[in-house]
Amino acid sequence: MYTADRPSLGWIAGQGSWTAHFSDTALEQIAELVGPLFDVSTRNILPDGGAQNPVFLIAEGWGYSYYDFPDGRRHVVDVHPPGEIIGVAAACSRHNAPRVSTLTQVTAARLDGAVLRKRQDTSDDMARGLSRLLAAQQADLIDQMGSLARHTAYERVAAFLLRLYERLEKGAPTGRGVFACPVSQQVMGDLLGLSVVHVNRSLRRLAEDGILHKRASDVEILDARALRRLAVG
Amino acid sequence: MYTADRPSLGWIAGQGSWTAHFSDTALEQIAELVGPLFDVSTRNILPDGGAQNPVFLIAEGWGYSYYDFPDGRRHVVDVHPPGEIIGVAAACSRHNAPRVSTLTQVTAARLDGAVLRKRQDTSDDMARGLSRLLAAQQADLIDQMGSLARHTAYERVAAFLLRLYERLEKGAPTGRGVFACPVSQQVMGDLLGLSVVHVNRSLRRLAEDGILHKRASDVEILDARALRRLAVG
DNA sequence: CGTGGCTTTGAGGTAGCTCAAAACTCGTGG
DNA sequence: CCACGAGTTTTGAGCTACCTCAAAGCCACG
Repeated sequence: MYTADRPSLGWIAGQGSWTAHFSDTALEQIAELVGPLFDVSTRNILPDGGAQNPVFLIAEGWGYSYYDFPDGRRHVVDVHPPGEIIGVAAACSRHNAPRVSTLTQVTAARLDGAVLRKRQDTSDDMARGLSRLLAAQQADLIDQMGSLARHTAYERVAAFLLRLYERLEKGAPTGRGVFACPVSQQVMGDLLGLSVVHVNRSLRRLAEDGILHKRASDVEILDARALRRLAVG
Repeated sequence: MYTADRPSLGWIAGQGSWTAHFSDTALEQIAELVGPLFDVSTRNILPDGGAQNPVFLIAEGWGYSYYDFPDGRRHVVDVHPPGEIIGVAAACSRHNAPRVSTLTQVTAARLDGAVLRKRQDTSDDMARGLSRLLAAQQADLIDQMGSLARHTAYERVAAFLLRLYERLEKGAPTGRGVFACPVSQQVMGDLLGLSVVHVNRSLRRLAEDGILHKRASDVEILDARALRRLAVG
């Protein structure tokens, strides 16, 4: 399960668009702190390696982060395309870290959140990078919250897929209106506060209405204009 | 409407618990950047003073921040007790700033988010403080999202009031189980993704069940244990 | 003492839920 | 190469939590 390699600076810098928030110096530090790459198969939890606040870098594959409620309900905070960094805010604030599970086979690396938090105090470059990353993440979260609070199921599904599309396009623009999305309807439900059944029906309706078509692991946008109109509310 | 005074460093340091995230040096900078105190009456929007991304300090009174949807729906992001700082993430990420409106008469001060963002780049102390503040805020937001996604109306109302209580206690512990809450049911609805009518019925039921009692501008907790059980899910 | 916002209550509608079961997909082992 | 099993998607049927509309009472403030 463990691969021998440790990710290099160059590798890290080439990851998701989050790296743009950090200076080279800060990325070098992250490269130093991060552990070896390891593989996790589909539908498995990323191991925390004993850290209170693990931070994960996803090199390949898709994951999602979530919290379990004591009674079995589950809140999926976000899905994570390849290249993302996960758990930074929890690490820096000493809050409960979310669990991270996989949607596909994943190759990831881990670093200890406690160490990252220490760097936040000791390295100016790190502090600056973190503040930029966290500010950007917060803005996205608030978008998502607005969708949860005020959108219908149909709109939530549309808005989620549009946000995902735009996130992926930011990293690697294709302009093609088709994007990877190996996200099960169960996970979408737990992210959007809906039952699986209703996610299914909403997707069906989006397809019938000629707005988008979700297949097993990708999505085709059929009418970008209408989609955008839906997602804005 | 404008009072002449400019808030002093001492004043700022005595504000909400957010100041704990910042060093004295950073607080001094904030003190320098912040404009004069001004008053806004109940049910009014805080003026942005022409800034793209205004950041507000609330000295006295309560406010709430929100986004309007084009069709009239409204998403209230959070309510703000006296002493809070509002709009930091939007300023640092150049995203759309929320509007801020008042629940009571408010005395506030404003600073230009663009200037704050510049300081984030030029001052190490500021960057560090911001990264800590933003990390803590993000953790709270994720809690709130979980409530939106997975709680019933009854639980959402309970969880919101409990969170508010704990926030207020953190700043000024009383241990009394009674706390200020001049939040209208309309605003609670727009925060929790519920209709006013249903907020009203949920509050009624919480009172009937002997859990808590909301009055015009405060809340009395009747059964803290039961409340906590409800809020956790 | 009238007016606007807030709260409260009733009545009826509907979006989204639960339960249940069938069809499909895909990785695994024989 | 097939059969099996676990997870996922899809569909149907019935239920309920929450919504909308409407109206009345209440309170604060000018």
